[in-house]
Amino acid sequence: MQLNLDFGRGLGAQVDLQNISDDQYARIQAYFVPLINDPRVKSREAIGGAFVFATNLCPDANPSDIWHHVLYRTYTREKVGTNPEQSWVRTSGEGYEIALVERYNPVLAAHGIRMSSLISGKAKVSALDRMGLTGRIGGSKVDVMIEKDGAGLSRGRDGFGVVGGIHAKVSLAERVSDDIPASRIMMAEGLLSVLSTLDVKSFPPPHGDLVNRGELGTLTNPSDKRRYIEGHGDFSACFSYNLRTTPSAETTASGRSIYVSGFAGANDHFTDYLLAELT
Amino acid sequence: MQLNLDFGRGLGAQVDLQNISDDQYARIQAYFVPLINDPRVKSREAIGGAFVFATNLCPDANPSDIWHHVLYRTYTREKVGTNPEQSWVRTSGEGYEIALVERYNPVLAAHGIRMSSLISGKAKVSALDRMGLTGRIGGSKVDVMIEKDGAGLSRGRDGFGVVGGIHAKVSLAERVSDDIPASRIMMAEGLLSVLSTLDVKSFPPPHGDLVNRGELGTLTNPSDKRRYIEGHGDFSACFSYNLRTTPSAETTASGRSIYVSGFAGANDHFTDYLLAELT
DNA sequence: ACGACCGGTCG
DNA sequence: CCGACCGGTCG
Repeated sequence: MQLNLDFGRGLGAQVDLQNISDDQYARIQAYFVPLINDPRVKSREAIGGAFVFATNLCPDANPSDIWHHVLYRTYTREKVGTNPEQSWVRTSGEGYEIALVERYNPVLAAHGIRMSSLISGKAKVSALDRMGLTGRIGGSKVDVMIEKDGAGLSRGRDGFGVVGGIHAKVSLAERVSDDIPASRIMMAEGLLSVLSTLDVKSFPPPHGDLVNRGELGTLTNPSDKRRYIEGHGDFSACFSYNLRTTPSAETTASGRSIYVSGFAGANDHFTDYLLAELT
Repeated sequence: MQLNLDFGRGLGAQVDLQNISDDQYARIQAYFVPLINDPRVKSREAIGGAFVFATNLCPDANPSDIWHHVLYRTYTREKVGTNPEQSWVRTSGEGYEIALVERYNPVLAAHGIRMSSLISGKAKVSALDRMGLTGRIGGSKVDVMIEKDGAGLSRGRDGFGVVGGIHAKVSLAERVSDDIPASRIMMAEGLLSVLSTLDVKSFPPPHGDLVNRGELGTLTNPSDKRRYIEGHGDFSACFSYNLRTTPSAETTASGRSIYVSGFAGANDHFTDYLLAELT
């Protein structure tokens, strides 16, 4: 469909949402809009839930476009009683974590693997402790914990031990460099340290064309962020749900790669990677 | 004076600006407002220049309060033709660098010391090269270069060599951890690596009281950011221009300290520190 | 309570 | 062109 956008100041623009029909767009709105200001629903839950709903409804659409052009723009237009843009900042990052856990746990459960969001302060403290990272990582630099039954560090009474963590980021900007010191420590401890991103980035009018190309650049013209992974190997792997992100070539200097996939379905690059590394 | 603020949504609030009179406030407005939308003036220059003007006009006021309650709120209210909040984000950080250089260079020149903003891409590349940091720091993680006549690294034809750098941040948030890897490398190279901050942070209504207490916590209840300096020694020193920032005690675990001072005048903690370290 | 979340800007 | 800048939010 063609989505019409209004940027105020007389700036209008149109963006092409591939593999999303007008009817599908309307159904996403019908699901999401009532949740945005519902006092019984945390915004992060509304956003995470709407993303899972929308990517299941439109499995061939670009997940990053759904997030950026549909959910972001709808949320900031509809949110009332608070600063909509800052509320999006505060809640959408956690919404992405929630969506990851909701999306992958049912598939991973069959393999004795479990993901948990570390949004709550105590969950994070306990997880850092179990990874042996307390005091070595400045605060909280891992968002989702990955555990496996019968393996990993600090096995609990339920038999699950910590085998890795996910650094979840909607967009990268310069902020991804925050996560690198923690990631290197985790990898040195034998833990998987995965960068999971929607790689959202478009340039709005009047200068930009709104096409959500992300920030990882290309193989021939890599950005610093691509070099962090393919060159320095600062993460075990990177998974992008922006279909415009250029994936890594078959081999890389560090042996670490960027993988690109949709968000819906059962198995994808991320589950394949976890199963290969953990089983 | 008492400043009345309007946060929309029916939220008004009043903030006490100590050591700023109504007349002084009016003079700052008269200086700053015409520059905000002047196409001949870069916003960072307008902000940096207005800060130097205002801190000279009101030398006993809290510089961080001038920045946060006067310049920030005036800029975002007056800016037109672009998103005012994001324009502030983009330009105010560089405005702070400009103000630092403008404030300190006249005083330091008498001692053969020079500061230069590394805003321009080529200045930054050249500076990183001279510090021996190219490729070792992910991109550009130092904002202002400090040079001394007849000393330091990569002495130029004018006799000035690089002796250190400044990480300039209006506010700290989690973003200060970005600068630590670069800072540690700089210190290992024998360079000064100074964190210079306005330590701006207040909580707006309806939850907060707008008092700009910053983020460094207290000696008895330190924040992670205070620990970075006093505990880990991740920077050579930290200078805050928020008079509400609690300075370090006489001694610290790392031997590194947080110093607090006003912004106007000739010598202050920062110049004392540079002269002690460099002469 | 005090921390980390993210994106339009503009050089 | 493509990077780093910062602050209201809300748990």
